[in-house]
Amino acid sequence: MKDTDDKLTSRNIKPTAMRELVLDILTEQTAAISLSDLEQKFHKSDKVTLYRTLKTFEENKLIHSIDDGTGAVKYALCKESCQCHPEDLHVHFFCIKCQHTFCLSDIPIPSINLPVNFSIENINMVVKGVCSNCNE
Amino acid sequence: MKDTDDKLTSRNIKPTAMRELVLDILTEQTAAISLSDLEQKFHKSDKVTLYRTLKTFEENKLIHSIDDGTGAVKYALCKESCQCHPEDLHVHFFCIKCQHTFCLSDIPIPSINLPVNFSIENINMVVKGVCSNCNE
DNA sequence: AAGTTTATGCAACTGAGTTGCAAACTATTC
DNA sequence: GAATAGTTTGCAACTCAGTTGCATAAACTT
Ligand SMILES: [Mn+2]
Ligand SMILES: [Mn+2]
Ligand SMILES: [Zn+2]
Ligand SMILES: [Zn+2]
Repeated sequence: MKDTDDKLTSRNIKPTAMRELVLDILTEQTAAISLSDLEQKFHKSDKVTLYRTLKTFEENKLIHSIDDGTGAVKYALCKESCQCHPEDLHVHFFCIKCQHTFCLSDIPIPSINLPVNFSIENINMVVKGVCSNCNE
Repeated sequence: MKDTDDKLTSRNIKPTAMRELVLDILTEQTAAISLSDLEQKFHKSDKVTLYRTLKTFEENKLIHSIDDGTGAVKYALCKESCQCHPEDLHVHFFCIKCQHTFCLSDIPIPSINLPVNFSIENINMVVKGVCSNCNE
């Protein structure tokens, strides 16, 4: 668990057994997962502990949260270099067939021209459609 | 209430007293409103009736819903010409100061190049920041 | 080891959204 | 215009994601 521990400590998160487990699960995922998805990966687990673990991870920018419009917030690992700044923002994709939510980490959110006197802090962009796996 | 009635009937919604009231309230708004916002505009009201009224309006494309990430879906009137097709989609703006959600009806959602074999059905784009009213 | 801080587990709650069902209302048929 | 059928409304009760309070357990500090 040395690598997992390093990832945690490098984000100033104390490496507990629980947190190692959660980070390992998050690392395995190819799609973003919700709190209840995560809960079901454990045989016995406490939702609140997982909830607070995700909160801690997010506050320390180990993961970012995605509101994909399904009603449950999804979480995915940040890249090593990510500081969750505007320049780290990317488009997310929700597949209406497999119901999976993906980070399109290579697709930055296009800039838009707001009306005068509007200032930007953050942008959420979620594309809904069918993913490459589900397109035949 | 002739004008209100016409708007309802032109979208194939039977004009009841309740629906006229709700449409009038929606018409007055400069920002999108949530179900509970709407509920509070009545002295005595039933949340479920308002809920179903909004559902009916949305199904018939009189209004569209906006998931602005605040946890409560907002609703705003569609333009007369709107058919809620991809070409009618526009950017939405959430002001972190006044907490209001606005339709930027004139700003279409920029197109993006998805990875191969991904197909688009729909896009949700919400910009968070400070609106012109709140920027002094 | 004793004391302090931090993490975990359980219970209980909030708030948005939703369903079932009966009463009220509206439209249609005779 | 009354009888009937279909639609809308109001109330109660529920689901589900997220959240808080508090007591116990574990981890650091001296
Ligand atoms: Mn992402
Ligand atoms: Mn809009
Ligand atoms: Zn898919
Ligand atoms: Zn504002």
